Formats: sequence, structure tokens, C-alpha cells
Amino acid sequence: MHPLHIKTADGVFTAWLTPRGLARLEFPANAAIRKTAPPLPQALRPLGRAVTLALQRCLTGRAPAALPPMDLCGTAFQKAVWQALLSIPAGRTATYSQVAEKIKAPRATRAVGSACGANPVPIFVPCHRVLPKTHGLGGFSAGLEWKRLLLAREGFSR
DNA sequence: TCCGTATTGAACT
DNA sequence: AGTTCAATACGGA
Repeated sequence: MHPLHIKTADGVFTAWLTPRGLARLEFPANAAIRKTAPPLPQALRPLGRAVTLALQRCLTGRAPAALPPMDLCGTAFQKAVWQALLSIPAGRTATYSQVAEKIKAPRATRAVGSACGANPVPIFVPCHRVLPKTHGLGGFSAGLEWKRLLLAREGFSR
């Protein structure tokens, strides 16, 4: 996997690329002890460019025309959840139980939460658009502040 | 096996 | 209207 640092107004993200697509996206590190990334191999440069552009658009609340290819690895259940998340448009939200229904596992609402937490590519796979049915914001692997910020950028407020 | 979880809804104050 | 609590599917150890 090849790291790619992406500068944005919100900090430096790190994307991990494979020939199959974007495998992981990391939020800006707290202490930012960050090695300089080796140059990307030629073959991955178009992917790197696509990821960079899409990330910049997502961070300003505008859905990119197309998401870059992604190389998601996880269990069948997790992939089903992540797939379902991709169908939630920017500015809309779903509840954990709605996602569970969508993947035909209506009683797996808690498991959906776990799968969201295991999502390797936040933002593009929009786990921030999944909220508890009644109270609060649920959780977010990179911290609830990010979840709030992303939702706010998409024009959603609670 | 057993344990923890980014939930839920019903049954309680 | 707020709080407790058991049921629950899943993944990791």
C-alpha cells in the first residue's frame, strides 16, 4: 500500500492506495508526526489525483461527480453495510436501524454500528450520515467533532 | 466460548 | 420527559 498525504483546509489527510483503489483514509493526526511519503508509483498517480479532488469536494460539502475506486476489505456483512451507506446522498441521513433494514438484517442494528466503526474509508463511505434513531449523534471513529463538522458542511443540522 | 459494541424500544420512575 | 434494562447480531480473542 502506498501512502499519499493530502493537504486540505482541515489538515493533512493520509490516503493509502493499492492498484485496486483507495483502501484507507486517515484523518489528520493529532501530533502530526508524519514521515514524508515516498513518491507515488506512476501507475497510482491518476488514482491519487482522483482521491485528492474527491476529498476536497467532500470536505466542502459538495458531492464529487464520481467517487474514486475503492479497495475495501472486510467481512461480507461489513461490505454490505458500507455498500448501503454509499446510497445515502449528501445532506441526507439514515438511522442505524434503517441501514439494518436495507441490508435485510432488520435486527442487526447494533452490528451496523460496529461495521460503521470498522469503515476504513470514512467520508467517502459516509458513516457520518448514520445517526441513532432517537437520541444523540451516535459515534464516530475519528471523534464526534468530525461527524458534526461533516454533517454541517452538508447542510444538515440537528 | 465469551466479551464488548457508533442501538433499540418497552417498562419504568 | 428522563432513565434503566434486556435483547440482540456481529466480530475478535
